[in-house]
Amino acid sequence: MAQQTTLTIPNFSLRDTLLCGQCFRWEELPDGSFSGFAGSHFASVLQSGDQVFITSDTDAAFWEAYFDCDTDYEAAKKRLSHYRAMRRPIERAGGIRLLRQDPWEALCSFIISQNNNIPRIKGIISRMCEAFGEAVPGGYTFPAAERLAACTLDDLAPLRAGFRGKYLLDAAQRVNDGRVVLDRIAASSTEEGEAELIQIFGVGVKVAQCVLLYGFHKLDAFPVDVWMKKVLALHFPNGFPKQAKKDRGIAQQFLFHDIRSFPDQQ
DNA sequence: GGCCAGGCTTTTC
DNA sequence: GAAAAGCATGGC
Repeated sequence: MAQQTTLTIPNFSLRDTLLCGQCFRWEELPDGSFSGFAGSHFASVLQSGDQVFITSDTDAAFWEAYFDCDTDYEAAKKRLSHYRAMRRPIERAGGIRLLRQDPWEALCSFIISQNNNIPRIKGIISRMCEAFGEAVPGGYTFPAAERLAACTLDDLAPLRAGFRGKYLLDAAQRVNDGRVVLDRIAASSTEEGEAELIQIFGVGVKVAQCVLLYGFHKLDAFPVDVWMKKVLALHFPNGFPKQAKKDRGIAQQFLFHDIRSFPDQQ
């Protein structure tokens, strides 16, 4: 049954939030609205000013959490603006919020992301949902670890995930048999979470940090990919300041989106 | 058509 | 140990 939810989110950019490379299951429609999945919930979402209008099968509490309405982004931006190199990214990408995504989906998504481009990442995830998820109105849910753990490498061939297929299987098997416990990582420090995640075949520090930031909402996680290496070399040659540790996940997302949006204005 | 992609593992120096 | 090669696939 369709439910209507309206959220008021100040200084928010739905478009930047959904297209900045933290999630891969939303599509922009010609009218500027978005349709896609948050976890197993299909939704249509439209922003108008500070208002966000959502049509879905779930309630406001879910969406307030998903769009991270309890985190004070203005305070974080104010702290980060202490650093000169953060000011323009805050101006240009400061409407992004760190979505509270499903940890298992984030793990798979960022395994798939390695040495890959965003359009193709979306394609692989889409095929994965269609092949192994559940059909629901609007599309397919993200497949459970249990479902993927029952697959062979040949079963994953239609996804065309390349060398990442074997990594997905190892992740699914470890989560399914309890060698990796996602609920435990949720209650752990970022450092402990990284140590647990990188045991998975094909998960290194960068993917682990993405999972911790996007799947576990650990705001001190700091994924460094090829783009962030450029940012750091250019603006933070001594590394990202330690004093800003608790905000560096948000900072990373602003910096990442800004260099990708304005590579010639860095 | 060639370069490169939100890297990681394996091999080689 | 550090650096380089190999990996699957396809977007641009």
